[in-house]
Amino acid sequence: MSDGPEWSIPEVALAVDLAVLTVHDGSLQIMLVKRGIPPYEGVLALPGGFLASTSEDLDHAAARELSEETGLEAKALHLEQLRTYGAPGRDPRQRVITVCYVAFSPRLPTPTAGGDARAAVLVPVEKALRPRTQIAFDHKKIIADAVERTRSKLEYTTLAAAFCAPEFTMTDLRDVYEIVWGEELDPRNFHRKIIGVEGFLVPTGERVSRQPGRPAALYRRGPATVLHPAMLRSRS
Amino acid sequence: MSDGPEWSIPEVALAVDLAVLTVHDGSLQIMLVKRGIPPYEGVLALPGGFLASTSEDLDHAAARELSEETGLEAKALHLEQLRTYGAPGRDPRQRVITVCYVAFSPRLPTPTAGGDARAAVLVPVEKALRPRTQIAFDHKKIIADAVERTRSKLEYTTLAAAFCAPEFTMTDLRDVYEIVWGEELDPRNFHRKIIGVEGFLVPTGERVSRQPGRPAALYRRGPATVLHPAMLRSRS
DNA sequence: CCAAAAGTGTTCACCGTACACCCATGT
DNA sequence: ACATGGGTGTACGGTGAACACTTTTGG
Repeated sequence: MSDGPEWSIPEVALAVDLAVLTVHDGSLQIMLVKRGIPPYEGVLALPGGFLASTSEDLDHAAARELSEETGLEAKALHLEQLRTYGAPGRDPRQRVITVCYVAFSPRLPTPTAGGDARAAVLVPVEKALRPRTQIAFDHKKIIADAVERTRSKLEYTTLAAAFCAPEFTMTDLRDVYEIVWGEELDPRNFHRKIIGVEGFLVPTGERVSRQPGRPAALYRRGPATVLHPAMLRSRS
Repeated sequence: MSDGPEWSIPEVALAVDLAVLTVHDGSLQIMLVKRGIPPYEGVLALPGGFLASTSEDLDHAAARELSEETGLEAKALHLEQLRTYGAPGRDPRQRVITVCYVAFSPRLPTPTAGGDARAAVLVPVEKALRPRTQIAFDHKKIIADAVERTRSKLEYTTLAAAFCAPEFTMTDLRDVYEIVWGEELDPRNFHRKIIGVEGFLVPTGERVSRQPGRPAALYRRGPATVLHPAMLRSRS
């Protein structure tokens, strides 16, 4: 930390952006808002905003923006820092440094327009990342980073359960893996592997029949956060 | 990104701090500087400093501080973003947000005091992290994060070679693993495993005799950056 | 009865571990 | 000669992949 004289320290605007991900309709989706003012008016962007005051904590700012712009409660979600983006010129108005967070959510309730009345929409990440899709600022790169972080965390943590409702079946959980990874998994080996991870799942003792076929057992999230051994994607 | 009126945006001071790690004298060491002015005058802290201007890129600021405070050339080193620390009150003078970077270096040349004449020293991380050791600001937490990142990256990347001289033996490389992980590895299985990772090592064809015993082959870093399959620490 | 999904058992190939053993040097 | 570290061969146990097979429902 520098000891330079304080009068020479340039001050910059600090923002917090959110990549809120959910699994919905067979695809990994991200919550975006349509910008109401220039620059990038009418273009999709990550929800986020500037620090509310000089004394607001970063994590608190992220939780506040999450609740303001999506109506979701931060304490119910995983919310973790992703990375900080600060290339000069990434915001045409002024120098803006953005600390980005990722959040993982089960069924997002139909997003309500936030306090500033902008529309929040869910967009499949595959669509958001297409070259033809226009995304404001450098947010497409941020989305790509968030998606890669998510794919990677499925391998060695119990994150997948965060995408499921409070009670879920083994197939619900497998669907999360298959959708996020875009890869099919053997249901039988998957079952055995997950059951073998102590503390990942807690059986409720109940069963559900949602299709023809034998009813599936219901589980709740267990206390485990890491996967031992890891659940690896196929090398491709 | 918020569309709030710009006159309401609080500005904060933005700093860049560096966790420069190296393996030396049988331990993982970190470069620290003794602060010359309050707060924490005379206390060890991470090298770093404020953004030089409102238009300076974050990565550039990190590279500049690295060269200014340690004399190391950034282009020769891995330099990657670790995390951003922004708790209010972490700097008693004013609100400071710090974007932290980690760098990995082979033999650090005896660190020369930087432009502002503060002394740079190498400290074993084990010593820096001891409860009794005083470290400025929240830098002890940052050091702990940097060390954990390093330990973890050894598992699935070829990072270990970054701690070695341009030409090194298999034992040099194994020493890095053993020192960073604090764990003994079987030399024979280690050898086979590393050799099996395509692109990790390039044999120079030369041999060195540094102790009694059969001379060891010399290698250079290869183009590979990821380890397939991973080199896992023993579960403990 | 049949299709379909849940879940179990079994086989096989591969990989990490442990370790016996040989190689090549300094002293 | 002998200690020491470099490097190869090999046997064993565990884990993942593939898949046959049983169980239990809806239609």
